Amino acid sequence: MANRSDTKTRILDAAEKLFAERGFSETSLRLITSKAEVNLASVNYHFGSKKELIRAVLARYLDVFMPAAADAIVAVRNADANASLDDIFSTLVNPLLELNKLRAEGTTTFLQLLGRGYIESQGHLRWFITTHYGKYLSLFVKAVSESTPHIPPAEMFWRLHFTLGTVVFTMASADALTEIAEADFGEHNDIEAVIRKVIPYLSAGVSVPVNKDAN
Amino acid sequence: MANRSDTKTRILDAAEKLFAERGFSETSLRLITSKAEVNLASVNYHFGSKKELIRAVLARYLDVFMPAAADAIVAVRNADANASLDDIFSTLVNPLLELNKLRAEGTTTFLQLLGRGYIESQGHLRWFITTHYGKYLSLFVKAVSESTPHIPPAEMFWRLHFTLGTVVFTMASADALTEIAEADFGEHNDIEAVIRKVIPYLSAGVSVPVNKDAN
DNA sequence: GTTTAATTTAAACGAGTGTTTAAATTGAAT
DNA sequence: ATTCAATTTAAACACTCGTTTAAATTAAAC
Repeated sequence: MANRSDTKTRILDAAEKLFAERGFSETSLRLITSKAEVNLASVNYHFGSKKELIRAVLARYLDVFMPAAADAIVAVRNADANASLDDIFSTLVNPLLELNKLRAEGTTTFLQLLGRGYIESQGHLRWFITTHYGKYLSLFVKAVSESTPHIPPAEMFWRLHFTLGTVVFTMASADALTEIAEADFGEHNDIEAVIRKVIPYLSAGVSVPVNKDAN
Repeated sequence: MANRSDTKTRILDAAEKLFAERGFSETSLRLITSKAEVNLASVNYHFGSKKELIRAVLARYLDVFMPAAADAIVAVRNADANASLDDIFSTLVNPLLELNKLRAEGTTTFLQLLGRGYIESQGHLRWFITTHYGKYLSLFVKAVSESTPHIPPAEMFWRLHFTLGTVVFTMASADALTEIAEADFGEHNDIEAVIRKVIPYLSAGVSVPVNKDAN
């Protein structure tokens, strides 16, 4: 078995960066392989197809983040059975920032990939994520729901997707936004500062009482 | 001048439907012209290029929505100088729903197009919108800011982008989400129901008091 | 050192893209 | 009825795309 094979890693590294920046369908295999300095055909050799490469790129982050986030949430709820929604969201900050130790810009890249995955690729990535990481998602939804028992499940479904949208969109343009914020308001924010700004916003939105008249 | 020319309209009608459903780059001119039952080359003849067709599709909605929304906001603030944030957001509901009178599914289509426009097409649509409709956007930001004077401008900057993310992401995937919501919770939601769900979420998030410790 | 399997490579394939061309057609003005 | 510009049309152009092929190379196993 001849395997110097950082080839696979080189492909994944180049692909995740480009996918996060420009989206999946806007990124050609030729661009990936030229940035990775490997042969075009090696993508199909190592991953089978572009679709499977996309899944592999996402899996490399999800396999690290999902268990870490789940462990953190379990730990917080063991320590405090009445953990607030804000506590639950805040628990995710560390697992997210840990991704920066995995790879440079890991946190931003992961969140951008997640957003692209939900918007592009009509459903096949959504299916991949929910079937492979469903138990983690359920645990997260359960923790959020039990911290805000006054929100019915169907309403919570929508609010969690609003939340996903907020996070994903913000992170996708976080670089541009921090630049504007610095120029206009003299405020410097790194990725952690932005995450800590968004949490109270999300908590307030998710937990706001349902107005029966408004439906 | 020989001009039976519903051709232009047929193209716009077919294009906006397909763009909203599948995104801009995923929709080929051949698909548009076959649905519109016009010749492939007529797109380039009438619009010059695919990029200009995309802008024309968006402009047809923005030219109606933006002035109507601005008028509605001015009217509300004239009637009640202390209009709440919820009032401001709610003011946008009618102008949005009026788009359904313009064309069938007009509201959904417009919001999805807006979402696609901000996510896809690296910046060229964002530029088009802010330069052509900037004065309406400024009016809207001013109304929101003055309804929540306890939020400092720098914080408001971030929260409005969180809000944009929520709306854009939700609308881009609104069809998929309503399907899941119906399957999982037996809840049928049209676009108006989704809009009315998101407003309290946004209002709560934008107006939540700033926690000085958390920065 | 030879065999053998894994990997890399250059080249081509077939399908799809937006755009352009030049001829055909249309319909109003003269 | 003829002119003439606007429009429509079929065809081709000049790409880019993901994927496949078969030969060349590499490196481990015997």
